Amino acid sequence: MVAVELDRSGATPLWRQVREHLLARIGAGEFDRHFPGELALVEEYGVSRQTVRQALRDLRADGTVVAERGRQPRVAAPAEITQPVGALHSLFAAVEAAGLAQDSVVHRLEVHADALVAERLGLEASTPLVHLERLRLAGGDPLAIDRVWLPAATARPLLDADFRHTSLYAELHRATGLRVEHGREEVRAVLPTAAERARLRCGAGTAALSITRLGWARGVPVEWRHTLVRGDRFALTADFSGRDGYRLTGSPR
Amino acid sequence: MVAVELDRSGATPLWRQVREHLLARIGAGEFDRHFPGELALVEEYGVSRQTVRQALRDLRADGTVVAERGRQPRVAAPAEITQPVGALHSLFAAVEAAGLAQDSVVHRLEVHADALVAERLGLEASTPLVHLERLRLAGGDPLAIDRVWLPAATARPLLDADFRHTSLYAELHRATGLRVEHGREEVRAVLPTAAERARLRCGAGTAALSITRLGWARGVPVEWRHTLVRGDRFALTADFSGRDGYRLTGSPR
DNA sequence: TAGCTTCAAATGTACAGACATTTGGAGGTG
DNA sequence: CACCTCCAAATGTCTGTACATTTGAAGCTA
Repeated sequence: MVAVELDRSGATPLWRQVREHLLARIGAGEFDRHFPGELALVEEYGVSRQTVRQALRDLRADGTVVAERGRQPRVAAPAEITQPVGALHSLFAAVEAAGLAQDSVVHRLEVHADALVAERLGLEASTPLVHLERLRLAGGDPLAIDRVWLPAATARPLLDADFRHTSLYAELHRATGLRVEHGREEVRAVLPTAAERARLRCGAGTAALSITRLGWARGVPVEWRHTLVRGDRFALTADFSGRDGYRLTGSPR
Repeated sequence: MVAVELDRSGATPLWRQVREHLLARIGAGEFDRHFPGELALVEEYGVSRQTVRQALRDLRADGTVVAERGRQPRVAAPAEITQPVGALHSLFAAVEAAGLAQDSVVHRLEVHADALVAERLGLEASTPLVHLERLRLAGGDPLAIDRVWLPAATARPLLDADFRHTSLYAELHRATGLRVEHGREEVRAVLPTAAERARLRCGAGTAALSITRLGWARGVPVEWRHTLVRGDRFALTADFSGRDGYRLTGSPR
């Protein structure tokens, strides 16, 4: 039980005060084991059930708390952070859905400076960067050449990671706590160089999708990525509609 | 006043019955001039105000009706139909934003049958189709080869349209009242054929984006479109984030 | 006519009470 | 132990009432 003081004369409605108070208590972890029912809250806050329900309405709607008839109410599992889905994720999900096993051959995993990439990341030209270069395979066949640069200041722990089977973003989060929250992608059609064709084992008549991506986390750029995907066997698909906008196939929800 | 019969013993709650009934009446245009207040609905339906408010909650949340303290309630302006933004729209918007004038050379505008396309549209192989083929120019330079097929049964009025400067979808809506509401796109990287290279006036070392699109309106496929965009000068860009998902640059909002 | 007051309409907020329905566990029974 | 019954807890639904606040228009006044 918590001593609660509601301002019954002020301008903010009671239900809003209750909601904010509950949010604070949820944030403090007070309800991790048990969330009180409506009637308990009625007693605790000294307001009517209607007021409590109004306070809970938003919390229930956005999934902060879960309430069902008969069941014990509970605080929702800490909102799963949905990884933003980009063109690459969509591609790899499609490969996965096709039942093809995916793995990678790590060609480079080192620290060096690259003035061009540093500039794109908004960093000094001499800033050390972690550079990861992989050949991605789908069902044993080359799918893409994947090059990523990240600021070494934060990404240095990645040097010890095994990137043959795990995703960059999983490793990044594990090793540094960072998650790419948003960013920008550019998709263009290019002709692979002879060297790239050789590594992708595709013929001269094959085009490729070039996907470049600048990813941000906590307000700063944290990755610059350039992926070259064979155009003869893989494509991007997307559904569009007025209601849902543009959704790459393989996106959740 | 409408004679309303609510089922007070059935399984569907009163507020849901009221909501559905109101939705139907809104759809019938009954409230175009005046939407009744909560108390009027209480009287009319013979339920409590709380029930009416619950019924109105969703309608207000999604903007179907607008209610503010003191003001007369009203049915919202018929939701502006937002044209779904696809890769092509995004591309052309980017060209526009770059200050380049856009126009087209119409290479074909005719009715014929095409078994392959008809199948993709879910039609009989012999179904007549309106076929429009344009070379799209940006600032006088070739940008894309744009081919569209639409069922002639609905799209025949388009044969009289001038497609040199106007968009397909504007003409489609003007001439037939149809709007593409949703659909699916596929983006892949290809190597243009020699003939296509000649028309796009690009060299042998140039790849292209192949964008195919199946568009639906009123529950049936209404367009199959195949656009080949020069890869050397144009790219797709998109912003992604956990909150907003994947949004092609040039998208509204 | 400009400005003010007054008032009806409409929604927002809040309380109290009642019954229905669903769930899960406690406790008894074979 | 398996199964059943019963019941407490929790939310869903519904009614009735009351007062506060905001808006816009009608009506009055200088």
